[in-house]
Amino acid sequence: MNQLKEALETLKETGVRITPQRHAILEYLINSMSHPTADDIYKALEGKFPNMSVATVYNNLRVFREVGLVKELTYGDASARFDFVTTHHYHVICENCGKIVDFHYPGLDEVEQLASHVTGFKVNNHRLEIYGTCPECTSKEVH
Amino acid sequence: MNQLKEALETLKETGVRITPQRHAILEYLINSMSHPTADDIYKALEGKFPNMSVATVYNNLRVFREVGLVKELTYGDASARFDFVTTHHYHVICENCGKIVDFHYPGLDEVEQLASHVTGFKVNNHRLEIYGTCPECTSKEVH
DNA sequence: TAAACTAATTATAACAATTATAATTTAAGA
DNA sequence: TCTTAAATTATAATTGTTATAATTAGTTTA
Ligand SMILES: [Mn+2]
Ligand SMILES: [Mn+2]
Ligand SMILES: [Zn+2]
Ligand SMILES: [Zn+2]
Repeated sequence: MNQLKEALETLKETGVRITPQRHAILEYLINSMSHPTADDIYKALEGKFPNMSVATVYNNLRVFREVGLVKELTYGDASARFDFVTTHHYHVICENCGKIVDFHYPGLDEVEQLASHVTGFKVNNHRLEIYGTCPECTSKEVH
Repeated sequence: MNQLKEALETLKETGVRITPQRHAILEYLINSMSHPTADDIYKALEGKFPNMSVATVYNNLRVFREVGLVKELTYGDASARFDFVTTHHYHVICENCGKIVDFHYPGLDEVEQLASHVTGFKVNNHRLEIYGTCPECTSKEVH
């Protein structure tokens, strides 16, 4: 079963109406295989939906997040990026061009446990990102 | 030598003028022992500097960041928080009340190395945060 | 199938954090 | 003290995101 069908099934199960806009946003998220901003999505779909409001994109991304279909990646005052949820993974981010690359690594249970033990927090999850320079940007650097 | 004197020395060495506003912002950052927002600082100092502009706070926090005196912690569209740099450490954040607690852990070199190996990135650093509920909020929860 | 109900969309305004601008003031060296 | 570049101030602009209210459109019910 493909990802789009599964996602639509999830929406149906949780009582979220399937609208053409939602269908298109999901389709874009899955096919783009990237981490687009709300505006990326808005611009990519304006041909198909000339009247779509940017609020619709934001509203639906929130809905998708609430039902667990997407993850929102936030960075300071830069715009948030959205990741269609497949499996648990981390991100490596190029500080030069902003590229975001998926990166698998076994969960850092040990860190969570130590943090919980030291601070007394009830730990739910963590956020880990690696920053550096991507191969493309490295090769473009002046020597 | 205390932290404030050291910080002022750093500014002098890098040719950054020491103004009363900069002195006060640094003093507040060091004494508060917390992770204030620009607005926290602005409000805390408005008694001493009734005419200080919020732009001054932002400008100087940027200067301090550039010379390595503070780290900026960014979170989506919430306001950035500023951490006077002492030693390398991570943060445990309460999802209920927003409290940020310092947390020491040996650097995750292994993760950085694997990420670099798998993605081809030249890795510079990483960001790790633990999310959960603080002891205070846990005890206040309804049973 | 048609009517009714309610959620979703749209257009627009509002918001909040941050940055830009330009005039004024001031720290620090000569 | 004088000079000058840097810093501060007041204000406006910018940007990503959310709120509001009217309209439209899925879905359910009869
Ligand atoms: Mn991803
Ligand atoms: Mn800290
Ligand atoms: Zn790059
Ligand atoms: Zn708490």
